[in-house]
Amino acid sequence: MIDDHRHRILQAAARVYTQHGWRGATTKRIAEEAGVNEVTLFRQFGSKEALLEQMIRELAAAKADMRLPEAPHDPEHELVAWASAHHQDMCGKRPLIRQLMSDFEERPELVPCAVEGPHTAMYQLRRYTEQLRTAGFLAHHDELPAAEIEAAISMFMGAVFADGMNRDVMPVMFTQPVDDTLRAYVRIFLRGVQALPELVSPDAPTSATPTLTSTSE
Amino acid sequence: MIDDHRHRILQAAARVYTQHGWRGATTKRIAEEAGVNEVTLFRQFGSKEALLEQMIRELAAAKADMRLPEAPHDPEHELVAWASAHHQDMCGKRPLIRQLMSDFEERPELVPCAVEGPHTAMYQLRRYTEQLRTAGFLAHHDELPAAEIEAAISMFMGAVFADGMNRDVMPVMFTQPVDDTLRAYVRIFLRGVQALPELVSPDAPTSATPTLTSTSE
DNA sequence: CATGAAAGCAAGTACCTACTTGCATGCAAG
DNA sequence: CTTGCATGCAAGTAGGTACTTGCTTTCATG
Repeated sequence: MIDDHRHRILQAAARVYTQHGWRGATTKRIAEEAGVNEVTLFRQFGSKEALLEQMIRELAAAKADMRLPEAPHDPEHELVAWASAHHQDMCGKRPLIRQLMSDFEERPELVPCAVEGPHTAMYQLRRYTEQLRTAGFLAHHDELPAAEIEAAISMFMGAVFADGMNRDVMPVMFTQPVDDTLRAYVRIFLRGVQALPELVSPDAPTSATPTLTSTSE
Repeated sequence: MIDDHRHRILQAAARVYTQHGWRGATTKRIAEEAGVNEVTLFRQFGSKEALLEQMIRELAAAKADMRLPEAPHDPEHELVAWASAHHQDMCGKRPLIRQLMSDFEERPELVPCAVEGPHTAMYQLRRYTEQLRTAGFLAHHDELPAAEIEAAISMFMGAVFADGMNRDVMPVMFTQPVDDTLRAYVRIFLRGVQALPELVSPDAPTSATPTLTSTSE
């Protein structure tokens, strides 16, 4: 019963914070949203600050498990699936992320929590790209410097981030459907890291991309 | 004198709003920051809401004049300069943008003001890219569909946006200096729109890119 | 010098905010 | 049954918030 209450309060806090921000998330509103007495909130968490901090920490810890395969087989397809999952996850958390980012100025201690998710995503993409290289999916006539690959990674992730964050408020900027756009991002990324041309379907939206099975040099 | 006061109040409001957000920007704080009496603020603007709205509207209207040339000559160089200017501008407004984005939920009427700048930037890049195509800077053996070009544009702008917004809180994501990163973004963008290979220096950070002068077909 | 607009100042209003206190209620374990 | 813990409820505290009012001061203009 007690854990049930704590859980309900934390969920309510997340909803209210998402909509009204830190200052707007008043203890009264959270208590109403949770359907408990305002005093219960203080008895359980001590203070508004402690409650909100725990709520944010828990949300950051509960990251979705979107993984890129250990060994690449169909890079375009795998990257599109991965990017779609991240994009969708981010759209769900969009208002929360916006509130969090605005709190960076006044509450820098929230930064580590907030960047945890993106960090692990980036490590995954780094690792996957490295696998692409070692498995011979990339052209090696004049090998790209690591910095170029880093830039391609941050460009790709930045584009997915920006799309997820701004698509709702900038319809004239994002005219194509999400899926097509992400596919294009992936193709540009693959060309950016000099993936073999046969891996990147030039403009076929739903074409069956030729799968490379064994190119290990 | 009166306009001077209004100006000082608006500037103070911008600073306080940037640091503390809408709810945190109290009339008392703004008045102190501006060095005027709190009552003056109400006599001049009527209400806190009116003051903050005008301040945001004026900030949105005062957009920097970063223009891409009408006729492209050295695309890589021109795009790097353009992206650098935008990136720098955005870094200066970073906390303000974060606050604005967090207010979208409660004050959707701010959205048009906020997206005005990015929109004009995008139109510029669209136009410039179209010029690239008509001036023969892009390969036309198998011409890219418009949607692909659109995606390249939003990917490039999204990457610059994400870099400017997140670089300060994610140092492990953005390991390379801004200039090098932007140059890489530009190169990947140019390859994404199938720019002629000789236009895109593959990995020379400060190389003298061969300038194309007359390729008008 | 006189007039009027704009500013400062002190005080007050009505409401919100986080948080506390004291007490009654329900409920599960000994 | 009773002990103890979690909760609800009503009230209160101390301070913040937007905004108003009445009055005085400043100061450029006629």
